Amino acid sequence: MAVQILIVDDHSVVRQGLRMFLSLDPDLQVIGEASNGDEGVQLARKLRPHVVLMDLLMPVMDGVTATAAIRRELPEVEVIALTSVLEDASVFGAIRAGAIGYLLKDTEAEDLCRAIKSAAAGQVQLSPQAAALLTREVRIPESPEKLTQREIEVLGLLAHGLANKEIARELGIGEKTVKTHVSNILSKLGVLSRTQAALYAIQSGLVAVPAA
Amino acid sequence: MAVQILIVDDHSVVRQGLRMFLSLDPDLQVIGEASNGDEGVQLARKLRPHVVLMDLLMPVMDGVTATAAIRRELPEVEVIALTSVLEDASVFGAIRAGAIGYLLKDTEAEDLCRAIKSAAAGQVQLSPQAAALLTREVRIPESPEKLTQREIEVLGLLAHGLANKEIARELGIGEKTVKTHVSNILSKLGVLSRTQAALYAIQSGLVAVPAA
DNA sequence: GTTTCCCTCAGTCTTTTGGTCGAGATGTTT
DNA sequence: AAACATCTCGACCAAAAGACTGAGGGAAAC
Repeated sequence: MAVQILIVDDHSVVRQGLRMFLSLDPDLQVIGEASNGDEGVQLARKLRPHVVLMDLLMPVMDGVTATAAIRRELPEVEVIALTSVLEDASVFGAIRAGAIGYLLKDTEAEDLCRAIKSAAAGQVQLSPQAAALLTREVRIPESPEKLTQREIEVLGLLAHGLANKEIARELGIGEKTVKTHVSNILSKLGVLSRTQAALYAIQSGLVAVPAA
Repeated sequence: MAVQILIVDDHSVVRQGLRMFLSLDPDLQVIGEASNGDEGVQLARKLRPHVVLMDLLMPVMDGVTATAAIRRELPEVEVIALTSVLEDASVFGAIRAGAIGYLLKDTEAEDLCRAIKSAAAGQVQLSPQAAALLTREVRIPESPEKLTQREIEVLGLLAHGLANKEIARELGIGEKTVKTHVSNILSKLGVLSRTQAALYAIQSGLVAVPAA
């Protein structure tokens, strides 16, 4: 029996392209499409596909959240994260959410088909780049590399939207020092910008998210 | 009877300074100190001060959250936000959370005493700068100035930590265009940086905060 | 048709951000 | 004493971010 696939992506172009790719393989069958995470979860519930191809960046509900929802509710459905951006946070988020694979959208049709079949069989399938990211971190397994007390303070202020200069004033130190701290924070958290660091701080509960 | 005051600030220096200032006025009496928001809420519950002087930027629990908690539970306790940074989000956050006043830390001792007495009497007391910010916004009362569809898309990606270049790639448009959108978003939201915009997006529920 | 709004993009400019390297001061551990 | 971590700050540099102005095209409303 063919592997039944659900495509979740907000770009109809991508969905069509995937349909084309996958239709070339008689062992694969696209049984549904969704244009956002919420829709994806509902369709997965209804169609019970073997594999979900999940874009990570989508409006309404992002792919990581949707992946987590699907895996929690339908553990027999495997999810492959299929995204255009190779970003640390996304990779780890997707894997943590229960994705069995993480592939970039520039993957060759052949490789993609092979990955889907592997996923249906429960085998992990990562793109080389994603695998590299993972191993790099796995070598430092349990460590988001602890931040120092001062760094946590800086991160807290940063996550309130303060600029380096304002953080410096608040802490009574030089702006240069703040920049050093911020650099170290980004490096330790494995993120690329202060905005990502702020998001990390919120996710990890370091700063409270005031109710809207 | 003297006005009973609870000081909540993470800097012991500030707490000491305030004690000094306030002890000069026989009508004022500091009955407690807390070094973070959580502690502040607990002490307010126990001591039932007339007025709480609340710093907004603190570890563990920030002042806005603490203010909201106190006002919800103990409506008879007035809270004055006392902070070193004059920042739009903080001002509105504090006022929304139920603070009766918003003063900068460079306020003169005299003015501070007067403000505390006014607050104890239930009268609103704002620093001139904060008042200016408020009136500027109040003139555009109910309008966070709605974002366009495209701007919401950009904000969504931005709130996932993407850089302008990545957003451009994701949306299939030029980086310059993204910068235009971001500029307009910042302007409409009344914030000063993309990080603040990302925080706004999370607070307003535009993007989901994945469980840690 | 005209106006208005939105999306698109260009150019120019300043400010901010972030990386890298080095270095002094302090305090702690071994 | 020596090694180590932390905090502080400096200089230099490249990249990103953001403000500002202007402008063309398309779509919808008047």
